[in-house]
Amino acid sequence: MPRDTLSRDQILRAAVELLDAEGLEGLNMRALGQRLGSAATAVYWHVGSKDNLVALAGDLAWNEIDLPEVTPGTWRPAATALATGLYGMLCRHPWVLQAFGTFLLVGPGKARYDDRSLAVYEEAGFPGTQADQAAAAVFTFVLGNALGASAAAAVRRRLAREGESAEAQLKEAMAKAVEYASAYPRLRPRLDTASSGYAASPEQTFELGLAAVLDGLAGRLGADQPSNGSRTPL
Amino acid sequence: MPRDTLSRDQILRAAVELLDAEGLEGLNMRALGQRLGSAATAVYWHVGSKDNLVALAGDLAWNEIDLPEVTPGTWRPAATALATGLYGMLCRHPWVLQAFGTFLLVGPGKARYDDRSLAVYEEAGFPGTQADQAAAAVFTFVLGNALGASAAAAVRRRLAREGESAEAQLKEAMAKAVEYASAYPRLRPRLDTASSGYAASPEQTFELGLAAVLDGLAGRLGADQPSNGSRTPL
DNA sequence: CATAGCATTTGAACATCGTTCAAGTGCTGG
DNA sequence: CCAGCACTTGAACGATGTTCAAATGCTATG
Repeated sequence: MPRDTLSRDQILRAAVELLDAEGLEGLNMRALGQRLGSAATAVYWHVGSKDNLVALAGDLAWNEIDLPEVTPGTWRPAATALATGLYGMLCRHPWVLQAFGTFLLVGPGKARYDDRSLAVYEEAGFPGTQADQAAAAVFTFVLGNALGASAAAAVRRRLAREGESAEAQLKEAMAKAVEYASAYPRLRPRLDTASSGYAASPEQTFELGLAAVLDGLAGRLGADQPSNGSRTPL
Repeated sequence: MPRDTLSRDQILRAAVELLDAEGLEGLNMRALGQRLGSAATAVYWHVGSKDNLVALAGDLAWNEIDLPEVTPGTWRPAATALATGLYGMLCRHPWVLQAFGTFLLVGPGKARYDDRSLAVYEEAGFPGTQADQAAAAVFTFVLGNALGASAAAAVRRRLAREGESAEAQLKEAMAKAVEYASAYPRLRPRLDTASSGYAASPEQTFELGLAAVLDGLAGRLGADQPSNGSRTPL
């Protein structure tokens, strides 16, 4: 190991820092090289390509989530912990959402992301339900919710950072909404409330939504029932 | 209007075709120009920039969703219709997710997307609840779920298109999951089921999940109750 | 201790892509 | 018929991901 040699870990740490600070479009190989005090192209020897670099950085971020201990027979605490962990990670590293977007939850290339969580969920269990469907539903929806909530948080942060211009934009959008809503009398007071800034914090929204989703999943999946689940019509 | 002149609509249609066929990274100005039978740079006069082009294409896709008729007093059919519409649109145009990812649900720049749906939801109403929080929750979670489910569908389509190699990748990932799960005895049979291909269709999963989410939201938001909603602990 | 070999870095160079710009082209209204 | 404007064109620039041959310097072997 020569003296001034890059290491994969070093590169990944710098990449994550850059991604956290500048976002996905702020990461380019030359900037990364400069931050590392070496030529841009030196990075290639260690990570192969930018795509792979981002994938590895994504691994690092994902591994920040500490997977919950699973108590047999109860799935809700584990599901809550996992969703909360994902939510927190996505708030800390919004670029993960941007980079993996579609494939974060279900992508085959990065499927091992999923496998560990899937294992947790499977172990947490929805006893008596068809496992694949239950797992898919939990996975898609509980984690999808974390995703949506963290997106909301990211937008709010962006609003805060970009300051007035963005806020004005939002006001304008709200005004349009009010105009559109003129045909709906009951809607007005609600929009007035909403337009006086976001009232609920993203965390509140996240927790409320997660609780609601878990309520619903418990009702649908908790009991032993046929997989077509014809309990309540849509 | 000269004879062989581009129109904004024409450009947007071509862009959407290209995006549908090749994905977000398949769209570049020169390819678009070629498809239109004109120079790449001619497009700029009509749409200004690529970012704006994608935004406009996104508008087009979004407008494919026919917003539900709202029957006062019942919100569930409207919520279902909107989520289903969004789900369908995202399945037809997966690039929308890729392009707008974070900001699809809540972004201020494209907030007018949201406003129309928000109006529907607000009108659909969760009588007695704090409107902003309810609206935020519904918006984030119901639509977030559509997002998650359509992502799953997109991955499945990609698996189908890329054929064996991707399928092998998935098998491998599943094998890893099984190995990881060796410590969890109850998990094995479920993974076996899951690894024999995706058992449930994305549509089934989407419908099941949506129903569950709406169940949960109904329980949390339907009744007049304090907004801290201390009904069921997480 | 010297030297061969390998790991690692470097800078130049290329292709692609978004974008700009000055110069054209052709319709349209006076 | 002509001036002006809407629109198009091709060349060119800067940024970026990536490749490659050459250089550098450590390490292990004779």
